[in-house]
Amino acid sequence: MKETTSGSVSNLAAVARLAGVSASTASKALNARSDVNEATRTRVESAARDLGYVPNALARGLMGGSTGTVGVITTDLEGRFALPILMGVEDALGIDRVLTFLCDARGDDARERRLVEELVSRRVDGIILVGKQTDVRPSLGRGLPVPVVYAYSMSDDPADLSVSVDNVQAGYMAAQHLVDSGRTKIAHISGEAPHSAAQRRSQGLLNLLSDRGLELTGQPMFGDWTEGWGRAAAALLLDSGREFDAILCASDQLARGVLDTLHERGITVPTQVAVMGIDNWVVLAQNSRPALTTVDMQLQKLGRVAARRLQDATAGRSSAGIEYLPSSVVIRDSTIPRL
Amino acid sequence: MKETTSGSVSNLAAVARLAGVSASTASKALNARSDVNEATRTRVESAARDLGYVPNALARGLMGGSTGTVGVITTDLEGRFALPILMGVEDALGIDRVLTFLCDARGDDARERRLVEELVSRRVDGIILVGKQTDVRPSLGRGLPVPVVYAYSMSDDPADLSVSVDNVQAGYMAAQHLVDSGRTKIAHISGEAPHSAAQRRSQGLLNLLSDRGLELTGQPMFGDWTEGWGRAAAALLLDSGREFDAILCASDQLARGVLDTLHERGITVPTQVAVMGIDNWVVLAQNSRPALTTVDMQLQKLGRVAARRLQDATAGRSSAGIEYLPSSVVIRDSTIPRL
DNA sequence: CTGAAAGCGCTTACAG
DNA sequence: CTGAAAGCGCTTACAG
Repeated sequence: MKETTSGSVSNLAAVARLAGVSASTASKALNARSDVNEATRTRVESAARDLGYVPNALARGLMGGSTGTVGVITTDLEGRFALPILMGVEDALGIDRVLTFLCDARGDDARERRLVEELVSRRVDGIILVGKQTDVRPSLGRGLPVPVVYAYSMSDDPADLSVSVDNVQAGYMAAQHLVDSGRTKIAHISGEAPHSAAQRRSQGLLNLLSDRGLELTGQPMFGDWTEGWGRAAAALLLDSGREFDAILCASDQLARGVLDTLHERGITVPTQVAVMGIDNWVVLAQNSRPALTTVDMQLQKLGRVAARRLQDATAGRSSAGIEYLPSSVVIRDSTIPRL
Repeated sequence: MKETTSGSVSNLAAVARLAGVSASTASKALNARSDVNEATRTRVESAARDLGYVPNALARGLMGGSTGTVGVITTDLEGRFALPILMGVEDALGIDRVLTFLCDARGDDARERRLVEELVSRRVDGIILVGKQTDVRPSLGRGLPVPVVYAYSMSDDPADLSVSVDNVQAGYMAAQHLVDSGRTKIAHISGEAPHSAAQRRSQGLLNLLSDRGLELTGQPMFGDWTEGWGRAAAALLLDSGREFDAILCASDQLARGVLDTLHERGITVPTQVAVMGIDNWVVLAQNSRPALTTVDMQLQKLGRVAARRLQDATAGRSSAGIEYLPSSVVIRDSTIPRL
């Protein structure tokens, strides 16, 4: 009896009829609003149950107020950044109250604009824009009828609110871990130089070294974000004859490649050389040999914070500017010898 | 002038007023319905533009008919299966007409039920349930007021429609590729034995071998779905002293581990031993040394088909049972020597 | 070709 | 404590 028999769902009027009350009373009873006789409430509730009544959220949303939906637009569903962020968003919103429209703009600006319009037409309570890189992106503009929060990528309009990760701090903390565990001759292999993630992670490393009165071994080696470049760069580094006792890689993929080359050349990690990544891409970091010490960028937390900022904005407490979230070091076996 | 000045969005009434027509006429003009004077239409359209009018999809949805939304419930956002499927769904639905609610049940049945109810309350046109394994799962039941399609996992109720991948065929085709390229002594390393993916992929391999009058080298080696087991299993295999000229791995992760061990033992791939994976997890398969030949499970296509079946059901052309999609071999360098 | 009216399913003052 | 009425923003017969 708890299930609708078939194709369609009953409405409040039917519930009210079965309970022998008016629609208004049924509504109040079901929503625990104002004073309703206890017996009446019970009668309405059981009528609702018997009919398998599920309130129509469209009608509710039409009245104004919240619709209990938010839109997440991503440029990069394929990438591995969007997903943890999305999970964080769901965490914060509480899945049983707010549902998330996930839309992939696929890097197409026109499509992005259409998606925004589609979301507005469905009267979402807000939009979270998840970029694929930690770079600045064009603002969606100020005229939008719903609050927008930029996550990962940052808006170029300081009047917008962006939440992103702190790549400088990530590089800094990584280097700190290496230096604190006794390394002094650190080499650095990175990804594509134009990416702000590459630049800022390097910057963090250099900052720490300078704070400790140390110097980078050689120059930062920029290439692309692949295992292949990690392998090649490590080989170049070894062939340069420079001495080093640690390599900080700007990503876990790079670190995997580096580990391969070191292994092949018979260099022991971490005893002879410590290797560290950034990203904490678990499937890569955990399964490498040795398991990779890395920096977790806290993307799920980023998603949670972005969602909370959206709720703040909806509640009228809106802020602006860029909020950077701290990352944290995850120590595995590639930097510190096991006892 | 094209943007709303601020917080809210104007409605049809405002557009009609500005254009000097009635709401009904404005509606018809905007929706290209029935006969509307060309001049009137133009006037309404430009009024809409000037006001930054975006139709309220909630009001539209209230009228009955489609709401232009579907729900995708996944058990496994973290895993790498849900994402390509989701992209396929978006492909098929055409993002500018239909928006997708993405919900992660996080493996919790109660949460899944609540999500279904939330989706029904928003009057989605249909629900796609994406499981995390290619195993049978409990049906959501028959009483639902919207069509449901099961993707990847299959419903235990034959009255439901499920779309999944053909693991037997995947194993068969993988083995076929190996045998056709001259291998005759094939060993097999797999994941968790209870998973139907492990069982069925093995079955496909055995079917092909039997068709060709060949026998498996040793027994299938089941373990877990990790690089670590791939490395260990390869070592066990080598230490067994059995002769083999190919290893079919039931996943790309396993294959990565196998490649590591072979490399370490100085065995050349593919010259001495061919290694093949299944999944075509590109970031792993493409960056291994040598690049990994594997089987693409066509998950994005699976998403497209699931979405189309949902549309069929909405249109009254519903089907039932399990539909298996074929996979296809992706040849890279780990099975065939480069010229 | 255009518009007044009714209605989709709900909620919210407002009377009683 | 309960109900009749109005209204959210649209669309769709139905008159004109």
